Amino acid sequence: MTRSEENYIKTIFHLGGSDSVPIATNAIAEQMETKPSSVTDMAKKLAEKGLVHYKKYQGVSLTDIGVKTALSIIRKHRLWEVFLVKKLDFSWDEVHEVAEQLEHIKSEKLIDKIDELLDFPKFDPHGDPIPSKDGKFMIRDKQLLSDVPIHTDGVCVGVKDTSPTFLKFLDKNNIALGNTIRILDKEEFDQSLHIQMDGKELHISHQIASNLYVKLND
Amino acid sequence: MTRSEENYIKTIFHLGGSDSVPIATNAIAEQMETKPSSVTDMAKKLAEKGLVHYKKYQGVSLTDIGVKTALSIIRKHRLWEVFLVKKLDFSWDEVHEVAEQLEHIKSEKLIDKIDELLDFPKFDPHGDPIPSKDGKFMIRDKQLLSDVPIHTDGVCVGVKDTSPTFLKFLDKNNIALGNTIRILDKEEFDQSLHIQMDGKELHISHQIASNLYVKLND
DNA sequence: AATTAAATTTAGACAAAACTAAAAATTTGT
DNA sequence: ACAAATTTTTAGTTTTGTCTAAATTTAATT
Ligand SMILES: [Mn+2]
Ligand SMILES: [Mn+2]
Ligand SMILES: [Mn+2]
Ligand SMILES: [Mn+2]
Repeated sequence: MTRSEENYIKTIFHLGGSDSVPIATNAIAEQMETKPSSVTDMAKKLAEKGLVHYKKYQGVSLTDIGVKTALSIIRKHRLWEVFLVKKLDFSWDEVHEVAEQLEHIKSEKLIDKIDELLDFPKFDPHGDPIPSKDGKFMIRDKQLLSDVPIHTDGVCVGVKDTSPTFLKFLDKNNIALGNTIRILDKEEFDQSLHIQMDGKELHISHQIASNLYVKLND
Repeated sequence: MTRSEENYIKTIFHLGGSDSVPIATNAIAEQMETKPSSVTDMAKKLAEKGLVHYKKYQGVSLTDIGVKTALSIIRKHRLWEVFLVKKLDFSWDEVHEVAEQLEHIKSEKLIDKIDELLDFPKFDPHGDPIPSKDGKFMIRDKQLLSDVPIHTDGVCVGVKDTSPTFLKFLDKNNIALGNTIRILDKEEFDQSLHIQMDGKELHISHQIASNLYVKLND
Protein backbone atom coordinates (compact mmCIF):
# COMPACT_ATOMS: atom_id res chain seq x y z
CA MET A 1 0.00 0.00 0.00
CA THR A 2 1.24 3.47 -0.83
CA ARG A 3 1.22 6.30 1.68
CA SER A 4 -1.51 8.01 -0.30
CA GLU A 5 -3.71 4.94 -0.36
CA GLU A 6 -3.29 4.56 3.38
CA ASN A 7 -4.30 8.16 3.95
CA TYR A 8 -7.46 7.71 1.91
CA ILE A 9 -8.41 4.54 3.79
CA LYS A 10 -7.86 6.26 7.12
CA THR A 11 -9.94 9.28 6.11
CA ILE A 12 -12.81 7.14 4.88
CA PHE A 13 -12.77 5.30 8.19
CA HIS A 14 -12.78 8.52 10.19
CA LEU A 15 -15.72 9.84 8.21
CA GLY A 16 -17.77 6.68 8.31
CA GLY A 17 -16.45 4.26 10.84
CA SER A 18 -16.61 0.56 10.26
CA ASP A 19 -20.23 0.77 9.15
CA SER A 20 -20.76 0.34 5.47
CA VAL A 21 -22.36 3.77 5.19
CA PRO A 22 -21.18 5.23 1.90
CA ILE A 23 -19.11 8.41 2.22
CA ALA A 24 -19.53 11.20 -0.34
CA THR A 25 -16.70 12.01 -2.70
CA ASN A 26 -16.85 15.67 -1.71
CA ALA A 27 -16.64 14.88 2.00
CA ILE A 28 -13.45 12.89 1.47
CA ALA A 29 -12.00 15.59 -0.75
CA GLU A 30 -12.71 18.30 1.80
CA GLN A 31 -11.27 16.31 4.68
CA MET A 32 -8.10 15.54 2.76
CA GLU A 33 -7.79 19.01 1.30
CA THR A 34 -7.77 17.64 -2.20
CA LYS A 35 -10.11 17.78 -5.22
CA PRO A 36 -13.15 15.56 -5.79
CA SER A 37 -11.74 14.34 -9.08
CA SER A 38 -8.67 13.01 -7.30
CA VAL A 39 -10.93 11.16 -4.88
CA THR A 40 -12.78 9.53 -7.76
CA ASP A 41 -9.51 8.32 -9.23
CA MET A 42 -8.40 6.85 -5.93
CA ALA A 43 -11.85 5.33 -5.26
CA LYS A 44 -11.48 3.29 -8.43
CA LYS A 45 -8.01 2.15 -7.53
CA LEU A 46 -8.99 1.16 -3.99
CA ALA A 47 -12.06 -0.67 -5.29
CA GLU A 48 -9.83 -2.51 -7.74
CA LYS A 49 -7.70 -3.62 -4.77
CA GLY A 50 -10.72 -4.74 -2.75
CA LEU A 51 -10.38 -2.15 -0.01
CA VAL A 52 -13.56 -0.20 -0.69
CA HIS A 53 -16.99 -0.65 -2.19
CA TYR A 54 -17.51 1.88 -4.93
CA LYS A 55 -20.39 2.48 -7.32
CA LYS A 56 -20.39 5.55 -9.51
CA TYR A 57 -22.19 8.47 -7.93
CA GLN A 58 -22.96 6.32 -4.87
CA GLY A 59 -20.02 7.13 -2.65
CA VAL A 60 -17.36 4.95 -1.06
CA SER A 61 -17.44 2.58 1.90
CA LEU A 62 -14.78 0.33 3.36
CA THR A 63 -14.80 -3.43 2.82
CA ASP A 64 -13.91 -5.73 5.70
CA ILE A 65 -10.32 -5.68 4.52
CA GLY A 66 -10.50 -1.89 4.26
CA VAL A 67 -11.68 -1.62 7.87
CA LYS A 68 -8.90 -3.91 9.06
CA THR A 69 -6.39 -1.83 7.16
CA ALA A 70 -7.74 1.41 8.60
CA LEU A 71 -7.60 0.08 12.14
CA SER A 72 -4.03 -1.02 11.68
CA ILE A 73 -2.99 2.45 10.53
CA ILE A 74 -4.90 4.13 13.36
CA ARG A 75 -3.30 1.72 15.81
CA LYS A 76 0.12 2.77 14.61
CA HIS A 77 -0.76 6.47 14.68
CA ARG A 78 -2.02 6.37 18.24
CA LEU A 79 0.74 4.14 19.59
CA TRP A 80 3.35 6.50 18.15
CA GLU A 81 1.51 9.41 19.78
CA VAL A 82 1.72 7.68 23.14
CA PHE A 83 5.38 6.91 22.56
CA LEU A 84 6.18 10.52 21.78
CA VAL A 85 4.43 11.77 24.91
CA LYS A 86 5.49 9.09 27.36
CA LYS A 87 9.01 8.35 26.23
CA LEU A 88 10.17 11.54 24.53
CA ASP A 89 8.32 14.21 26.50
CA PHE A 90 6.44 15.64 23.57
CA SER A 91 3.34 17.60 24.51
CA TRP A 92 -0.03 16.42 23.25
CA ASP A 93 -0.31 19.26 20.76
CA GLU A 94 2.93 18.29 18.98
CA VAL A 95 2.45 14.61 18.41
CA HIS A 96 -0.14 14.42 15.67
CA GLU A 97 2.02 15.87 12.91
CA VAL A 98 4.89 13.48 13.58
CA ALA A 99 2.55 10.52 14.02
CA GLU A 100 1.13 11.28 10.57
CA GLN A 101 4.55 10.34 9.23
CA LEU A 102 5.36 7.49 11.60
CA GLU A 103 2.06 5.69 10.98
CA HIS A 104 3.31 4.76 7.50
CA ILE A 105 6.45 2.94 8.62
CA LYS A 106 6.17 -0.63 7.48
CA SER A 107 7.28 -3.08 10.14
CA GLU A 108 4.93 -5.28 12.09
CA LYS A 109 7.65 -6.05 14.60
CA LEU A 110 8.40 -2.39 15.18
CA ILE A 111 4.88 -1.40 16.17
CA ASP A 112 4.39 -4.50 18.32
CA LYS A 113 7.60 -3.73 20.20
CA ILE A 114 6.54 -0.11 20.67
CA ASP A 115 3.22 -1.40 22.01
CA GLU A 116 5.09 -3.62 24.45
CA LEU A 117 7.50 -0.84 25.49
CA LEU A 118 4.49 1.31 26.37
CA ASP A 119 2.86 -1.55 28.28
CA PHE A 120 -0.02 -1.95 25.84
CA PRO A 121 -1.83 1.36 26.30
CA LYS A 122 -5.55 1.42 25.57
CA PHE A 123 -5.92 5.14 24.86
CA ASP A 124 -3.82 7.76 23.12
CA PRO A 125 -2.85 11.19 24.55
CA HIS A 126 -6.13 12.69 23.29
CA GLY A 127 -8.25 9.99 24.88
CA ASP A 128 -8.89 8.08 21.66
CA PRO A 129 -8.90 4.29 21.86
CA ILE A 130 -6.01 2.27 20.45
CA PRO A 131 -7.04 -0.78 18.43
CA SER A 132 -5.31 -4.00 19.37
CA LYS A 133 -3.42 -6.12 16.85
CA ASP A 134 -6.62 -7.90 15.95
CA GLY A 135 -8.58 -4.68 15.50
CA LYS A 136 -10.55 -4.54 18.73
CA PHE A 137 -10.74 -1.40 20.82
CA MET A 138 -12.51 -0.10 23.89
CA ILE A 139 -15.46 2.22 23.51
CA ARG A 140 -15.60 4.30 26.64
CA ASP A 141 -18.97 5.79 27.49
CA LYS A 142 -18.16 9.44 27.53
CA GLN A 143 -20.16 12.60 26.90
CA LEU A 144 -19.43 16.15 26.02
CA LEU A 145 -19.07 18.30 29.10
CA SER A 146 -21.66 20.64 27.56
CA ASP A 147 -24.24 17.83 27.58
CA VAL A 148 -23.77 16.91 31.20
CA PRO A 149 -26.43 17.94 33.71
CA ILE A 150 -25.55 20.40 36.42
CA HIS A 151 -24.10 19.28 39.78
CA THR A 152 -22.55 16.12 38.41
CA ASP A 153 -19.03 14.78 38.80
CA GLY A 154 -16.90 13.35 36.06
CA VAL A 155 -13.41 12.70 34.86
CA CYS A 156 -11.98 14.41 31.84
CA VAL A 157 -11.23 11.59 29.37
CA GLY A 158 -10.90 13.10 25.92
CA VAL A 159 -11.05 15.99 23.51
CA LYS A 160 -13.20 16.41 20.43
CA ASP A 161 -11.18 19.21 18.88
CA THR A 162 -7.61 17.99 18.71
CA SER A 163 -6.08 21.08 17.12
CA PRO A 164 -2.84 22.35 18.65
CA THR A 165 -4.45 25.70 19.44
CA PHE A 166 -7.20 24.10 21.50
CA LEU A 167 -4.80 21.71 23.21
CA LYS A 168 -2.41 24.50 24.12
CA PHE A 169 -5.33 26.51 25.46
CA LEU A 170 -6.26 23.60 27.72
CA ASP A 171 -2.65 23.34 28.91
CA LYS A 172 -2.63 27.01 29.76
CA ASN A 173 -5.73 26.54 31.90
CA ASN A 174 -4.40 23.39 33.55
CA ILE A 175 -7.12 21.27 32.04
CA ALA A 176 -5.74 17.81 31.45
CA LEU A 177 -7.07 14.30 30.89
CA GLY A 178 -7.61 12.51 34.17
CA ASN A 179 -8.70 15.60 36.03
CA THR A 180 -11.88 15.38 38.06
CA ILE A 181 -14.54 17.89 37.15
CA ARG A 182 -17.66 19.01 39.01
CA ILE A 183 -20.15 21.24 37.33
CA LEU A 184 -21.14 23.93 39.80
CA ASP A 185 -23.37 26.10 37.69
CA LYS A 186 -24.40 26.94 34.15
CA GLU A 187 -25.08 30.46 32.84
CA GLU A 188 -28.30 30.30 30.83
CA PHE A 189 -27.27 33.35 28.82
CA ASP A 190 -24.20 31.93 27.04
CA GLN A 191 -24.19 28.31 28.22
CA SER A 192 -20.86 28.89 29.92
CA LEU A 193 -20.00 26.66 32.87
CA HIS A 194 -18.68 27.23 36.36
CA ILE A 195 -16.69 24.14 37.24
CA GLN A 196 -14.47 22.88 39.96
CA MET A 197 -11.33 21.05 38.88
CA ASP A 198 -8.71 19.72 41.28
CA GLY A 199 -9.71 22.10 44.01
CA LYS A 200 -9.75 25.29 41.95
CA GLU A 201 -12.81 26.95 40.43
CA LEU A 202 -12.94 27.77 36.75
CA HIS A 203 -15.29 29.52 34.34
CA ILE A 204 -15.28 27.99 30.87
CA SER A 205 -17.16 28.92 27.71
CA HIS A 206 -19.60 26.69 25.87
CA GLN A 207 -16.97 26.45 23.07
CA ILE A 208 -14.64 24.70 25.47
CA ALA A 209 -17.26 22.57 27.17
CA SER A 210 -18.51 21.27 23.84
CA ASN A 211 -15.06 19.99 22.96
CA LEU A 212 -14.24 18.20 26.18
CA TYR A 213 -15.33 14.64 26.89
CA VAL A 214 -16.02 13.49 30.42
CA LYS A 215 -16.85 10.15 31.92
CA LEU A 216 -19.44 10.42 34.66
CA ASN A 217 -18.61 8.86 38.01
CA ASP A 218 -20.79 5.82 38.60
CA MET B 1 13.71 17.22 0.23
CA THR B 2 11.96 14.16 -1.14
CA ARG B 3 12.76 10.67 0.01
CA SER B 4 14.35 9.91 -3.33
CA GLU B 5 16.59 12.96 -3.22
CA GLU B 6 17.69 12.02 0.29
CA ASN B 7 18.58 8.52 -0.83
CA TYR B 8 20.72 9.83 -3.68
CA ILE B 9 22.57 12.23 -1.38
CA LYS B 10 23.22 9.46 1.10
CA THR B 11 24.50 7.11 -1.58
CA ILE B 12 26.83 9.72 -3.04
CA PHE B 13 28.21 10.33 0.43
CA HIS B 14 28.77 6.63 1.07
CA LEU B 15 30.59 6.25 -2.23
CA GLY B 16 32.74 9.31 -1.89
CA GLY B 17 32.72 10.63 1.61
CA SER B 18 32.93 14.32 2.28
CA ASP B 19 35.82 14.74 -0.16
CA SER B 20 34.91 16.40 -3.40
CA VAL B 21 36.00 13.37 -5.40
CA PRO B 22 33.50 13.04 -8.21
CA ILE B 23 31.47 9.82 -8.20
CA ALA B 24 30.64 8.10 -11.49
CA THR B 25 27.06 7.95 -12.68
CA ASN B 26 27.30 4.20 -13.10
CA ALA B 27 28.60 3.68 -9.58
CA ILE B 28 25.62 5.52 -8.12
CA ALA B 29 23.23 3.64 -10.37
CA GLU B 30 24.65 0.29 -9.37
CA GLN B 31 24.60 1.08 -5.65
CA MET B 32 21.00 2.27 -5.81
CA GLU B 33 19.86 -0.52 -8.10
CA THR B 34 18.59 1.93 -10.64
CA LYS B 35 19.58 2.98 -14.17
CA PRO B 36 22.33 5.45 -15.12
CA SER B 37 19.85 7.62 -16.98
CA SER B 38 17.84 8.07 -13.81
CA VAL B 39 20.99 9.13 -12.00
CA THR B 40 21.71 11.74 -14.64
CA ASP B 41 18.23 13.19 -14.23
CA MET B 42 18.61 13.37 -10.47
CA ALA B 43 22.12 14.79 -10.72
CA LYS B 44 20.72 17.74 -12.64
CA LYS B 45 17.99 18.29 -10.08
CA LEU B 46 20.34 18.09 -7.12
CA ALA B 47 22.80 20.44 -8.83
CA GLU B 48 19.92 22.85 -9.42
CA LYS B 49 19.21 22.75 -5.68
CA GLY B 50 22.86 23.32 -4.79
CA LEU B 51 23.41 19.94 -3.16
CA VAL B 52 25.92 18.53 -5.65
CA HIS B 53 28.50 19.68 -8.14
CA TYR B 54 27.74 18.27 -11.53
CA LYS B 55 29.39 18.69 -14.92
CA LYS B 56 28.29 16.55 -17.82
CA TYR B 57 30.32 13.38 -18.14
CA GLN B 58 32.40 14.41 -15.10
CA GLY B 59 30.53 12.70 -12.31
CA VAL B 60 28.89 14.05 -9.18
CA SER B 61 30.28 15.28 -5.87
CA LEU B 62 28.57 16.75 -2.83
CA THR B 63 28.66 20.46 -2.05
CA ASP B 64 29.14 21.58 1.55
CA ILE B 65 25.38 21.71 1.92
CA GLY B 66 25.17 18.26 0.35
CA VAL B 67 27.62 16.87 2.90
CA LYS B 68 25.70 18.43 5.78
CA THR B 69 22.50 16.95 4.43
CA ALA B 70 24.07 13.51 4.05
CA LEU B 71 25.43 13.58 7.58
CA SER B 72 22.04 14.53 8.96
CA ILE B 73 20.38 11.58 7.22
CA ILE B 74 23.13 9.18 8.33
CA ARG B 75 22.78 10.52 11.86
CA LYS B 76 19.11 9.70 11.83
CA HIS B 77 19.68 6.28 10.30
CA ARG B 78 22.24 5.25 12.88
CA LEU B 79 20.41 6.69 15.87
CA TRP B 80 17.30 4.78 14.87
CA GLU B 81 19.39 1.63 14.57
CA VAL B 82 20.66 2.11 18.12
CA PHE B 83 17.13 2.78 19.31
CA LEU B 84 15.83 -0.41 17.75
CA VAL B 85 18.58 -2.51 19.32
CA LYS B 86 18.76 -0.90 22.75
CA LYS B 87 15.14 -0.07 23.41
CA LEU B 88 13.19 -2.56 21.34
CA ASP B 89 15.46 -5.62 21.39
CA PHE B 90 15.94 -5.86 17.67
CA SER B 91 19.00 -7.78 16.61
CA TRP B 92 21.68 -6.01 14.60
CA ASP B 93 20.75 -7.82 11.41
CA GLU B 94 17.15 -6.57 11.49
CA VAL B 95 17.62 -2.86 12.02
CA HIS B 96 18.94 -1.58 8.72
CA GLU B 97 15.77 -2.18 6.73
CA VAL B 98 13.57 -0.36 9.24
CA ALA B 99 16.09 2.46 9.68
CA GLU B 100 15.99 2.99 5.92
CA GLN B 101 12.40 4.08 6.45
CA LEU B 102 12.79 5.91 9.74
CA GLU B 103 15.69 8.04 8.50
CA HIS B 104 13.25 9.99 6.33
CA ILE B 105 10.94 11.10 9.14
CA LYS B 106 10.99 14.88 9.23
CA SER B 107 11.20 16.21 12.78
CA GLU B 108 14.28 17.76 14.26
CA LYS B 109 12.85 17.46 17.74
CA LEU B 110 12.13 13.77 17.31
CA ILE B 111 15.67 12.76 16.45
CA ASP B 112 17.19 14.97 19.12
CA LYS B 113 14.94 13.40 21.74
CA ILE B 114 15.83 9.92 20.51
CA ASP B 115 19.49 10.92 20.79
CA GLU B 116 18.89 12.04 24.36
CA LEU B 117 16.90 8.92 25.26
CA LEU B 118 19.85 6.81 24.10
CA ASP B 119 22.29 8.98 26.04
CA PHE B 120 24.02 10.37 22.96
CA PRO B 121 25.62 7.23 21.55
CA LYS B 122 28.75 7.67 19.45
CA PHE B 123 28.52 4.43 17.44
CA ASP B 124 25.74 2.41 15.89
CA PRO B 125 25.16 -1.34 16.34
CA HIS B 126 27.55 -2.12 13.49
CA GLY B 127 30.31 0.04 14.93
CA ASP B 128 29.79 2.95 12.54
CA PRO B 129 30.15 6.46 13.99
CA ILE B 130 27.07 8.62 14.58
CA PRO B 131 27.45 12.25 13.47
CA SER B 132 26.47 14.84 16.04
CA LYS B 133 23.89 17.53 15.33
CA ASP B 134 26.63 19.73 13.87
CA GLY B 135 27.99 17.00 11.65
CA LYS B 136 31.05 15.91 13.61
CA PHE B 137 31.82 12.27 14.27
CA MET B 138 34.56 10.13 15.76
CA ILE B 139 36.94 8.29 13.50
CA ARG B 140 38.16 5.30 15.41
CA ASP B 141 41.47 3.83 14.31
CA LYS B 142 40.49 0.31 13.43
CA GLN B 143 41.82 -2.30 11.05
CA LEU B 144 40.54 -5.38 9.39
CA LEU B 145 41.29 -8.46 11.45
CA SER B 146 42.86 -9.94 8.32
CA ASP B 147 45.45 -7.14 8.26
CA VAL B 148 46.53 -7.52 11.86
CA PRO B 149 49.88 -9.19 12.61
CA ILE B 150 49.96 -12.49 14.45
CA HIS B 151 50.05 -12.64 18.27
CA THR B 152 48.31 -9.31 18.76
CA ASP B 153 45.34 -8.42 20.94
CA GLY B 154 42.42 -6.29 19.92
CA VAL B 155 38.78 -5.51 20.48
CA CYS B 156 36.15 -6.19 17.89
CA VAL B 157 34.68 -2.76 17.03
CA GLY B 158 32.91 -3.04 13.69
CA VAL B 159 31.90 -4.96 10.61
CA LYS B 160 32.61 -4.17 6.99
CA ASP B 161 29.96 -6.42 5.51
CA THR B 162 26.69 -5.47 7.19
CA SER B 163 24.45 -7.94 5.39
CA PRO B 164 22.00 -9.88 7.56
CA THR B 165 23.54 -13.16 6.47
CA PHE B 166 26.99 -12.16 7.68
CA LEU B 167 25.65 -10.65 10.91
CA LYS B 168 23.61 -13.74 11.69
CA PHE B 169 26.65 -15.87 11.01
CA LEU B 170 28.62 -13.85 13.56
CA ASP B 171 25.81 -14.27 16.10
CA LYS B 172 25.85 -18.01 15.60
CA ASN B 173 29.57 -18.06 16.35
CA ASN B 174 29.21 -15.75 19.34
CA ILE B 175 31.29 -13.05 17.69
CA ALA B 176 30.03 -9.69 18.89
CA LEU B 177 31.29 -6.11 19.07
CA GLY B 178 33.23 -5.49 22.27
CA ASN B 179 34.72 -8.95 22.37
CA THR B 180 38.46 -9.22 22.94
CA ILE B 181 40.33 -11.09 20.25
CA ARG B 182 43.83 -12.55 20.26
CA ILE B 183 45.31 -13.93 17.06
CA LEU B 184 46.98 -17.22 17.88
CA ASP B 185 48.04 -18.40 14.48
CA LYS B 186 47.51 -17.92 10.76
CA GLU B 187 47.36 -20.74 8.20
CA GLU B 188 49.50 -19.72 5.27
CA PHE B 189 47.56 -21.98 2.94
CA ASP B 190 44.18 -20.22 3.08
CA GLN B 191 44.89 -17.23 5.31
CA SER B 192 42.46 -18.55 7.90
CA LEU B 193 43.01 -17.54 11.52
CA HIS B 194 43.11 -19.34 14.82
CA ILE B 195 41.88 -16.85 17.38
CA GLN B 196 41.00 -16.75 21.02
CA MET B 197 37.86 -14.88 21.96
CA ASP B 198 36.50 -14.62 25.48
CA GLY B 199 38.33 -17.70 26.61
CA LYS B 200 37.29 -19.99 23.77
CA GLU B 201 39.37 -20.82 20.71
CA LEU B 202 37.98 -20.35 17.23
CA HIS B 203 39.06 -21.04 13.67
CA ILE B 204 37.78 -18.42 11.20
CA SER B 205 38.18 -18.09 7.47
CA HIS B 206 39.86 -15.21 5.67
CA GLN B 207 36.38 -14.24 4.38
CA ILE B 208 35.32 -13.55 7.95
CA ALA B 209 38.54 -11.91 9.09
CA SER B 210 38.47 -9.50 6.18
CA ASN B 211 35.04 -8.24 7.22
CA LEU B 212 35.70 -7.70 10.91
CA TYR B 213 37.24 -4.52 12.25
CA VAL B 214 39.37 -4.59 15.40
CA LYS B 215 40.98 -1.90 17.47
CA LEU B 216 44.41 -2.92 18.70
CA ASN B 217 45.09 -2.67 22.42
CA ASP B 218 47.59 0.09 23.12
C1' DA C 1 45.93 8.17 -34.67
C1' DA C 2 42.18 5.51 -35.67
C1' DT C 3 39.10 2.15 -34.02
C1' DT C 4 36.63 -0.15 -30.54
C1' DA C 5 34.64 -0.38 -26.08
C1' DA C 6 32.60 1.67 -22.14
C1' DA C 7 30.31 5.29 -19.84
C1' DT C 8 27.09 8.93 -20.00
C1' DT C 9 23.48 11.70 -21.70
C1' DT C 10 19.33 12.65 -24.48
C1' DA C 11 14.79 11.73 -26.17
C1' DG C 12 10.60 9.75 -25.58
C1' DA C 13 7.46 6.87 -22.77
C1' DC C 14 5.10 5.40 -18.50
C1' DA C 15 2.86 5.07 -13.82
C1' DA C 16 1.34 7.47 -9.65
C1' DA C 17 -0.93 11.16 -7.81
C1' DA C 18 -2.37 15.36 -8.24
C1' DC C 19 -4.88 19.29 -10.90
C1' DT C 20 -8.47 22.13 -14.16
C1' DA C 21 -12.25 22.46 -17.02
C1' DA C 22 -16.07 20.44 -19.07
C1' DA C 23 -19.67 16.86 -19.20
C1' DA C 24 -22.92 13.92 -16.93
C1' DA C 25 -25.71 12.34 -13.12
C1' DT C 26 -28.19 13.29 -9.03
C1' DT C 27 -30.64 16.10 -5.86
C1' DT C 28 -33.38 20.10 -4.72
C1' DG C 29 -36.83 23.60 -5.18
C1' DT C 30 -40.81 25.36 -7.09
C1' DA D 1 -42.68 17.41 -13.27
C1' DC D 2 -39.15 20.30 -14.73
C1' DA D 3 -35.59 23.66 -14.25
C1' DA D 4 -31.76 24.93 -11.34
C1' DA D 5 -28.24 23.80 -8.24
C1' DT D 6 -25.13 20.55 -6.58
C1' DT D 7 -22.36 16.58 -6.84
C1' DT D 8 -19.63 13.50 -9.27
C1' DT D 9 -17.21 11.83 -13.14
C1' DT D 10 -14.50 12.21 -17.40
C1' DA D 11 -10.90 13.99 -20.29
C1' DG D 12 -6.80 16.02 -20.72
C1' DT D 13 -2.44 18.10 -18.17
C1' DT D 14 1.32 18.36 -14.86
C1' DT D 15 5.07 16.77 -11.78
C1' DT D 16 8.11 13.32 -9.93
C1' DG D 17 10.76 9.54 -10.59
C1' DT D 18 11.54 5.90 -13.21
C1' DC D 19 12.48 3.19 -17.65
C1' DT D 20 14.27 1.84 -22.74
C1' DA D 21 16.60 2.79 -26.77
C1' DA D 22 19.39 5.70 -29.33
C1' DA D 23 22.95 9.21 -29.59
C1' DT D 24 27.03 11.21 -27.79
C1' DT D 25 31.19 11.65 -25.25
C1' DT D 26 35.18 9.74 -23.01
C1' DA D 27 38.50 5.97 -22.28
C1' DA D 28 41.05 2.05 -23.86
C1' DT D 29 43.43 -0.69 -27.54
C1' DT D 30 45.52 -1.74 -31.28
MN1 LIG E 1 -3.39 12.24 15.82
MN1 LIG F 1 -4.60 11.25 18.89
MN1 LIG G 1 22.13 0.66 8.29
MN1 LIG H 1 24.50 0.68 10.80
